[in-house]
Amino acid sequence: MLGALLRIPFQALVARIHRDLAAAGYGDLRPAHFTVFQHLDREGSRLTELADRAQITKQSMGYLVDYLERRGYVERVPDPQDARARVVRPTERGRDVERRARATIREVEREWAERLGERRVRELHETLRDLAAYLEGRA
Amino acid sequence: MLGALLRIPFQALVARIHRDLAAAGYGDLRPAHFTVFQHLDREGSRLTELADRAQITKQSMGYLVDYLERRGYVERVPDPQDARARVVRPTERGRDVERRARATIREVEREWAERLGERRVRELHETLRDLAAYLEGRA
DNA sequence: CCATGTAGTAAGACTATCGTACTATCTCTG
DNA sequence: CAGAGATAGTACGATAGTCTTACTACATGG
Repeated sequence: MLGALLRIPFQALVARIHRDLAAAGYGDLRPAHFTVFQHLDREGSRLTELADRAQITKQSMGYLVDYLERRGYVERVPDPQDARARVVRPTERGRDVERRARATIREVEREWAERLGERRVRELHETLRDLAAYLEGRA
Repeated sequence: MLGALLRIPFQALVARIHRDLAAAGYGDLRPAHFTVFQHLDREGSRLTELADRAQITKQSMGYLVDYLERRGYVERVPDPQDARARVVRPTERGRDVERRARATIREVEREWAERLGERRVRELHETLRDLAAYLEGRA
């Protein structure tokens, strides 16, 4: 059941962010776009870099970024370092989305802490962080 | 980052099950099919029941079950209780998949325990179980 | 025995993803 | 400094998995 146990809170959190963003007028953002924001540096990132981090193909990332660009969440600017590349960077609208998503995560953590206690949520965090570090290291 | 922290081990586990099943000759099973097996009772379950448990539409579940049936992982037998319904139940081939998936999960838990210690993995389990119970309760 | 509810299928659409293949540009090496 | 090979990104076509709407067949309770 471990798979389900990890999936349930993950999906609950994603659904909650989705709901809160929709309520804030960002109903055109779908969960797949969250992974773009998640890997997007504030100063901007290259498409290939985003694709690598998210572990999807450049084409898939391109598809998601195209959508976000059309809707004004990100913009593509030429990379002065490399004429082949462009830098994808969040607009103010995109940065607002990031702020709101972070706020929702904090709120959810508070709710979970209310239910499970501060200590257990902190330990969950730490264990997941160590686990992620281990898993990333061997990927 | 909580979203990512939950996603990383979940996806790692799914990828591992996928890899082990492929190595055992079940390369035609994709992650989406795992959710079918996950909710499938040994004696069989109705399609509608599976869809409800997996929180997807009957049509989507039907699509996944069609595939598994064509490949011989599950069979549909008439439900003696209700002539409208049929019961989806794993074949021997399907039960072998379930056994192997469970074995992989146990193996992964052992590896994590080696890295993090028995205690922390046990606590992770308990916390996730409580969290899942809480989240299911309010869904 | 009829009205309404439920099990499952059908048809069509859409999102997110992939593989293969291409162009433009960069970088390294002889 | 020229060409070879690597890299950034795009194009095209395919597919999986999901949805909505609408339907058929059967069940059940008054």
